[in-house]
Amino acid sequence: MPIKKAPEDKKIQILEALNQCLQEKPFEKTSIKDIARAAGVNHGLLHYYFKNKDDILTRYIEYVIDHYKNLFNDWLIEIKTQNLSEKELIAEFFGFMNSRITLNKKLSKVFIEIWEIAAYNANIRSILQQAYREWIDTLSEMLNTVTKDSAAARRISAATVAFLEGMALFSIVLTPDTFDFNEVLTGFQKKIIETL
Amino acid sequence: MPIKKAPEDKKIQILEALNQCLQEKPFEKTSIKDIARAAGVNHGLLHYYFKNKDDILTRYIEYVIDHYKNLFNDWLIEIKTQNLSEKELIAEFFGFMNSRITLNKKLSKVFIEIWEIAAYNANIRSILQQAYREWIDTLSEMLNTVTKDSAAARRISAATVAFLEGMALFSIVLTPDTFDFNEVLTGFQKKIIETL
Amino acid sequence: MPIKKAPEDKKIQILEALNQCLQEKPFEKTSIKDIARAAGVNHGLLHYYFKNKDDILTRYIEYVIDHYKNLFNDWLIEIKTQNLSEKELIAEFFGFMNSRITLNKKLSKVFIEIWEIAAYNANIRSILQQAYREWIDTLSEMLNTVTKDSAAARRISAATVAFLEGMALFSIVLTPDTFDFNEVLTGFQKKIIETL
Amino acid sequence: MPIKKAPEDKKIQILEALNQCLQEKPFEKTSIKDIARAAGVNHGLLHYYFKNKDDILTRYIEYVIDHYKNLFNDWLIEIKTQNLSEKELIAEFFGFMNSRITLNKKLSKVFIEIWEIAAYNANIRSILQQAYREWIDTLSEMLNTVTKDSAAARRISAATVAFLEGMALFSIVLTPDTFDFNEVLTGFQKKIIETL
DNA sequence: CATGAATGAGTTTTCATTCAT
DNA sequence: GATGAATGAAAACTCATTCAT
Repeated sequence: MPIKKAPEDKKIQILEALNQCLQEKPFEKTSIKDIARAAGVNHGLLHYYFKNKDDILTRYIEYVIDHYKNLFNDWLIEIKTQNLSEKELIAEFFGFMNSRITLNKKLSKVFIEIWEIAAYNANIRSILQQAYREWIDTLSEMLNTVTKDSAAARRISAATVAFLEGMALFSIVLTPDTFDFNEVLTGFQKKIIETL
Repeated sequence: MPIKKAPEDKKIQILEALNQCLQEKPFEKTSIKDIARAAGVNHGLLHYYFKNKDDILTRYIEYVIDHYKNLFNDWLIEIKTQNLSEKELIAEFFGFMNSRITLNKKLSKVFIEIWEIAAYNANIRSILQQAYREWIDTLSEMLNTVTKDSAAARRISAATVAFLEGMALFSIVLTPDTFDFNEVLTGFQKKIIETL
Repeated sequence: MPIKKAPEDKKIQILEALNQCLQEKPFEKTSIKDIARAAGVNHGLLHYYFKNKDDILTRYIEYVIDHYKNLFNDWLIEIKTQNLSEKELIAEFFGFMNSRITLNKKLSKVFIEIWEIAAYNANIRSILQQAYREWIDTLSEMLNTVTKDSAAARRISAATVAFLEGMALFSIVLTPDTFDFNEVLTGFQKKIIETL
Repeated sequence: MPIKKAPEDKKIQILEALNQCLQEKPFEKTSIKDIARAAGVNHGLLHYYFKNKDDILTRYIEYVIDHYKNLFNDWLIEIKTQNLSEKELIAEFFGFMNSRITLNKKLSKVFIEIWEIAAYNANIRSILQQAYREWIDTLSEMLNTVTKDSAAARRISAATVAFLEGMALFSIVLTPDTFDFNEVLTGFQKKIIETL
């Protein structure tokens, strides 16, 4: 009995293949055939499952952002069972961000690519905007649990996310000898927590 | 009917044309003919002045980085005539960075493009690395004039530059209503100066 | 509106188109589009079936040499059914060579082209070397059936093949009024047979 | 006092540069700038001295053929002072041909190139025809001094020249281990002399 | 004579996309 | 749903040629 994959699975298989390809080449230099090869499917199929190459890109970016949103939510559910203080929760949040997001080099590489695409493509940009807004909002809410100045909380959140994205960039673009990524990350975050 | 022009100027004219093009399209989607059109020269000429498309890119990135390095040096000479205190100098430095670099949207757009290219191209990456090292070093030296902890100074410098790059990214990718870029920038920087 | 055709035939169709083109222009002046036009196919298809222009050339030369090797082998099988004496066989061989190879003007023209390419291209040269070695060996074996001096047989074979190639050249480069190609060919070959 | 070269010298300098280039690349792949570089002159000058690239080629072929005709004539004047018998003269002639023409690899390479060009270019072909006719005629006259059958002499001459050209081809296209070029040449020529 | 910037035609190659099978 | 042949647009690059200086 040949097992027929659900069409959704095939799509994900293709998006994962693109994810893999993006470690090697930018999207623009990645051909449909490259993706098909990485996915182990015929290139013609990509046009069956997706409208065109740009559609693959859009679905991919949605998929990546969704994936990490889920990752975060799963972590959040888990962490909330631990009955931590607000400050401890924030510290844990930073730890999660550092290890799973900011210093996840494969992810950071992909995000640099997404930034660039967003810079020139309003459609992609609005997807990315939404993700950043949510991220900043989430952090903002956390900080609001330990400070009364909600405007400051929002400012600090925005700054923190900007800082993390800058560090993600540096983890790809700079060599590790330039400075110690971990120290800079934790140093910054300790300061934030102290400030509150 | 060829018309002769100054020789070295032409190269800059072409690099400026690329700069202009990069406001519209990523480098990969910008054709040699696009650049030639923007420069008002024949496309064949680009191959006369540059080895190939990649050579144009490399020269362009060197040119951009050099340009802003000079801008900074000119500013530094100017500011030093004003006999400011060390802390005032640092504050002025932040002000310069904010207005001329981080919130210079044309520049930030170009830099997002350069990041992406650097992520996949070791040659470009090493050029960019050198620029970031110098930038972090410069800031480090400034901070060292007001603190004894040079390791902390270096960490803060790295964090600050990462933060600024993150803010540059946000200035392009986010809409102004997300948060007030200026407030976040100055809030962060005020904190740094207080900390010292 | 693509129309499917048999797959391996297409390659031969393209190689035959090149063969046709080489009657008009040297390979270097023959464009991919020229070949495609002669083959009645889209030019993009040539890059589907062949790696690049040079690959077409290599496959073509292999194809031509193979084609004439088969032609010879078919003739050899046929002639062996006729129970000729050794000397008669050699005479028949010369006759075959003259009419089917040396004085085959389309073939000679192509071979002058192949010589030139081989002179500058080691890869093609080694293909051609192999063919000449086989040709000289074949003739050598034939002569060995009627003489004991195998070194002499080999020398005569080499000289004969050189002579035939020189005559092929002349059949293209000289006008028929310069001398009678057939007379010179048969005069030379009669002498060879007498000598044995 | 800067010494001005006669324009004829400059032309020869350029033709010699082409000669040099043809050891590396076929004419079609040799650019005007390649030739200019080899000649140590500005590429624009080549258009001053020659109508166009094809004109350079024509002049070059005339120049090469002329050069070797002169070489032969000089040798002939020299050899005639030695009061040799007719057969000795023919033997000396073969010796001269072998060492100076047929086994002159640089020359042979150039001639393979000229053959190819001639195969597709009627203008070049007629120059080459003329040279071959003269060569065959010269040899014919020599053979006529030792035989009465002038038709046979002409046939043998044509065959000999064809053979020599075939050997020139082999000296470039085959590796020396295929057979001993010198032995095959002298073996063939001894036979000719015996036959007479 | 000499230089080298400028032009534009032409070439190979890549690749998203389509569609008959 | 798959497959892979076929199409055609667009890209980078080369280069003979021209000509102002």
